[in-house]
Amino acid sequence: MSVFLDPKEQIEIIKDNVDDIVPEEELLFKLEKSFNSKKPLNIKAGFDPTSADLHLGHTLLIKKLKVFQELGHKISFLIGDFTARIGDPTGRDKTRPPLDEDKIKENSLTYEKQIFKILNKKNVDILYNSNWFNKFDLKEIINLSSYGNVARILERDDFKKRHKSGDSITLTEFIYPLLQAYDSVHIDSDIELGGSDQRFNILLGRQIQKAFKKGQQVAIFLPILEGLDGKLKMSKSYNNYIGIDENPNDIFGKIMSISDNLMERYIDILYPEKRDYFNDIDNPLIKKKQLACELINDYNDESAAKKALENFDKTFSKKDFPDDIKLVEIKLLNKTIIDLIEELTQNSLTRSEIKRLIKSKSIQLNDNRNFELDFIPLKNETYNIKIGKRKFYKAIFN
RNA sequence: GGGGAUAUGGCAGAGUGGACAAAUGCAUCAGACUGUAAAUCUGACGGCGUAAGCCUACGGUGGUUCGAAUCCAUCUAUCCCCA
Repeated sequence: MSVFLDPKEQIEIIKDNVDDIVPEEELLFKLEKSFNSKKPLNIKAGFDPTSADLHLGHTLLIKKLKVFQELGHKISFLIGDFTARIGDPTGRDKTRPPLDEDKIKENSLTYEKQIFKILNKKNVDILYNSNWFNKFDLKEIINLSSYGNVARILERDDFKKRHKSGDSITLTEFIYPLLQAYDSVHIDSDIELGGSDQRFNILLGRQIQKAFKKGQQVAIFLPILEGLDGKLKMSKSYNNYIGIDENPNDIFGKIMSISDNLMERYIDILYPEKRDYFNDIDNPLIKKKQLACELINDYNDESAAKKALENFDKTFSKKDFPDDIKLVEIKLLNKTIIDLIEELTQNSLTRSEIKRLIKSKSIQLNDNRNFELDFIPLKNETYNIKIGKRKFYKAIFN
């Protein structure tokens, strides 16, 4: 595919929703050069396959890659399967536990599969850095290390804190940024994309490229997406994420549960191209539903969003009982209502919790929530049972 | 190698012999309300028991005491200072 858009126009598109471009004039220069020579730029983005699922935070980066792809450039999607064994120390207050190789392999494959839910397959190279680092010998390592500067690394806030408090910092963690930087040398990237927290690592890439007498990449920093709590960075370890492979009903629910403020932030950052469309929606409820649908649409087939919306309206707005609940049979014997519910929920609640829920009228048996602890359900009667607002069961006692 | 400090519920953080299943905040769950699983307000928030109550729990172990999260001993872990 040839590059056809004017570099100045390209840069406008690229700049949207970007925290920083370093150095910006070099970006224009590169775009012009590529425009004149009809040679696409090589865009690098690296991922550590440390967990299996991509979440919305990752999609920011992938969506930006897509922008480049649509502008006709080449994407080098780098999976850091070698470097994952060390773990990126960025923002960490501890050495990461090393991952085992099977897990890394497995995660890498899931990544490959998931990114093409967003990216087109054309013009994308998937690269594994074990391909070159496995062959590295000591001489090369020492040579590469000579470009690393401990004093500079220690200036970084994350390392500074750990150093000051006497925590351990392993040598491999020092080397990590160098390896990431060397990736850029190896693949000869023109641009590297990453979150703002990647500043040090990506800029080091520029230096190392220079040291190896290569062209220097331009660093493009993207904002960090907040998680569902609206405060911390979206991350699996904070359990505040929406995975792109998640069940549409869950995605829908999670979006509905975010605050209205966060919704605006998500729209702004995840759907810059649809800002006008969203701005025209006055009612925040409708807006939020629309956002949920968009998200589900991105990663599922057409009907999924509609189904999730219907499910939400039915269960939460109209408070109807969902109709796809499986009927369970439970023997009455001499059990108390607590026993029965314990069995029904398969011990996911403690008996004390069940008791509390009953006392606070949070368990509903066929519209009846005013029953006492000595209540016994009727024999051979089918009950729709709702526990709290999200748990639904259908049971027949006999 | 020497000296000092700390260890409490999912997290943060009070409590220094009985009133402590342990303040408070966050998170969580539920109820009301609504525009939603937003916001706001209210309540719950170790386990077992319908309940009285019982059991387990303040880093581990062992003691002192009628009684210990709280005192003593010892072990472990973490942090700070000096070398």
